[in-house]
Amino acid sequence: MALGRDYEKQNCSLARALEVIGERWTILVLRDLFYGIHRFTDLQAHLDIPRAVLTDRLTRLTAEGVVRRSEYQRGRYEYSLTAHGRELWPALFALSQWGDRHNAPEGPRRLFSHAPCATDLAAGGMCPGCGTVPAPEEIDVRPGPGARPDRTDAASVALRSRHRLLTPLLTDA
Amino acid sequence: MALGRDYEKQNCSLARALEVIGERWTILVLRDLFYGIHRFTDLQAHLDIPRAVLTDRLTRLTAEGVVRRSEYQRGRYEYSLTAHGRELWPALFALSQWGDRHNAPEGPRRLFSHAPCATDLAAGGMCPGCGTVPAPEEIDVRPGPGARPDRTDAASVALRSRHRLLTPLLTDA
DNA sequence: CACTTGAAGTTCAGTGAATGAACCGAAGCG
DNA sequence: CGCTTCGGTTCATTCACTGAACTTCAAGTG
Repeated sequence: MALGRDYEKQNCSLARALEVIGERWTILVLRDLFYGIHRFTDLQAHLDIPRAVLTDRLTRLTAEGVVRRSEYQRGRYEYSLTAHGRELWPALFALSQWGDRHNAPEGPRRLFSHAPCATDLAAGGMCPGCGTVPAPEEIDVRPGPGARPDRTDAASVALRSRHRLLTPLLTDA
Repeated sequence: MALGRDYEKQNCSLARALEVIGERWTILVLRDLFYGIHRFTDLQAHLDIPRAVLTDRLTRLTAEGVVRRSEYQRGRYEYSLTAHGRELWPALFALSQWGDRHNAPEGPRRLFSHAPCATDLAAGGMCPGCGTVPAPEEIDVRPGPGARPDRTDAASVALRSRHRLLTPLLTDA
C-alpha cells in the first residue's frame, strides 16, 4: 500500500528497516516488548492505542519475524521478541537517548545499566565498564530523575522498580 | 493533531523522539542530509517524495531545531543538520545496520568507515580501531556489495563514490 | 447449570494525513 | 521579452488512524 509502509524506490537499508518498523506505534510496541510487557491487554493499556492498530502491528511484526506469538492459555496469547527483534535494541536505545537530550529538562526518564558491570550505558549503547555493547538480556532499566509517576496501569506501576529487559512483567499468580 | 505526531500519554523519551522524527519520510530526509544532499530539489528527486510533504518535514524539523535553513542565493535555500540533528547519527546508523541484517542477501548496500582509522564501523556505531563512537564528520560512506546502481538522479550518482558525511554533495560550479 | 467477567479480537463510520498533478511567483538567462 | 529552474502552494483523491461498539470463546462464580 502507498502510505506508511513502502519506500520501494530507495535502495537503502534504512528504508528497508523503516518498512518493517517505521509505522506509527510500531517502535513503541517494540519498546514495551523489551520492557517485558507481553500480553495484548497489558500492551493496549500501557500504550493507550486503538486495539485494531495493536492487532495490526503485532500481526505484521510476527509476519516479519521480529515478534513471536505463543499461546499461554487456551485463547490467550503472549508476544515476545525473536532474536531478530532483539537486535533492534541499539537502535531503540540510541533514539531514546536522543529524546532525552533533546527534551528532558529534569534529566532522563529512564536509566539503563549493564547489570554485570553495574555501570550506566553510554552513547551507542556501549558499556563504559567493559567496552562492549551489551545484549538487552544483560541490561537493567530503572526510573531516572525525569520520571513522572502519573500513570496507574499495571505495567507503568511495575516499571517503577528496577527490572531486567526482556524478562516478563505481569505474569499472573 | 491526533495522527502521526503525538504520543502525549507516554512519559517516555523514545516517544518524545518519535514526535519529532517519527513521521513518514522524516528519517529518510535526515539520512539525505547526513549524506550531504542539502537543496530542496535534490532532496525531492532523491527521495521521490511529494513536494508538499518535503516542505512540511523541513519546516517542522527546522522548528524543532534539528535542521537549519539558509539562503544560498536569493530565493534559493539549503538545509543542513544542526548540532542537535547530528546527534541522531548513532540512531540512524543502528537502524540502517539492522535493515542490512534483516534484509540484504547480497550484503550491505552501504559501508561506513571511521576515516582517521580507515576501519569499518561495528555495532552501535563504534569504531573497532579506536574504541570510540565517532561523530559523523569523521565518517566516510561508500557503496557496499548489495548496492544496486539503478537510480540516475544526480544525488544517487554522486553517492556512488566514497564521500564524507555532512560535506555537501552537488554544489554548483 | 445460568451468569458474569475478561481476553483478544473484528467491524465500522468519521477524520486527518499522504499522494500526485496542476498551478504559481520570483530569479536567472539569452 | 520569453523560457527555464527553483521552491514552493493548492487541491481532489486515496488511504490509514481513531474510538466506540460489537463478537467470541474460556474461565470463574453462585
